[in-house]
Amino acid sequence: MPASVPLPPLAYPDRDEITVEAVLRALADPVRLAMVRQLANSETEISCSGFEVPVTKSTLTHHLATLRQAGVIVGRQEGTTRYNSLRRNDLDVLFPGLLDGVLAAPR
Amino acid sequence: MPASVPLPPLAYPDRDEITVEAVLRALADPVRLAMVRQLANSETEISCSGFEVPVTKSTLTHHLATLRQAGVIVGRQEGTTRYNSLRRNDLDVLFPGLLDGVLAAPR
DNA sequence: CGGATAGTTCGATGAACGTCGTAGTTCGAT
DNA sequence: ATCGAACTACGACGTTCATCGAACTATCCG
Repeated sequence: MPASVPLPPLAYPDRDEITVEAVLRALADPVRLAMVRQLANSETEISCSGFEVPVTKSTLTHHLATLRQAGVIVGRQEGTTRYNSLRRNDLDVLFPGLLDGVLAAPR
Repeated sequence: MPASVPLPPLAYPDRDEITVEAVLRALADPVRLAMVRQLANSETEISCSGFEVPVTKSTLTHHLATLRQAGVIVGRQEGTTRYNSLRRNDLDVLFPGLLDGVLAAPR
């Protein structure tokens, strides 16, 4: 039996691996867009169960993975909880104005 | 036989009907993103057959319809040709920075 | 240890999407 | 009136995607 790993490390793309297309795809879903908005409007990080979205836990995990792989969010592990936050700086450097433009959307 | 209409009027959303989600969905496709980039980098408008994308004509029409319905482009009819251009001003007003951020993307 | 909590993984399913070919329409030119 | 060019509309096909429930792992607390 292999030595158990303290939870899968969870790979994040480097800044220069982030593509605008993946980011756009990630943002182009109502649930994920709501999650990004909640992250942007929150003073603190948000845990998986802290998002207010009308989907089950497994679906939520899927959306988090999509955002993570696209380079939109990062997660900080703490015990069984993973605290998520926006990669604001990386996104602003790569696509200046994109995130702010999306968040400024009236609808 | 019904009186022939000078080509279907082709409905475009008003500015206040444009949603950020539809715009993001429209931009989140490699072919459509290439089309938007070509429009942004072109001095002139681009006709349907003027786009350099690796798809057939019918697929191209489909992508143009998607961009049109999302409010990303407008078309000016002239004879059998429709000249397309970006709705830069509308998008900038609604989502300031979004389009520029996308176009600034290194990849 | 046992139980509770936080997330993940694994099919399965149904909807949406990109793609194409063909056929059809409008318009300009011959 | 006929032809070709520019584009649209329709139907089909395969893929991707969002969603769920159930089973599983990891961590923390009595």
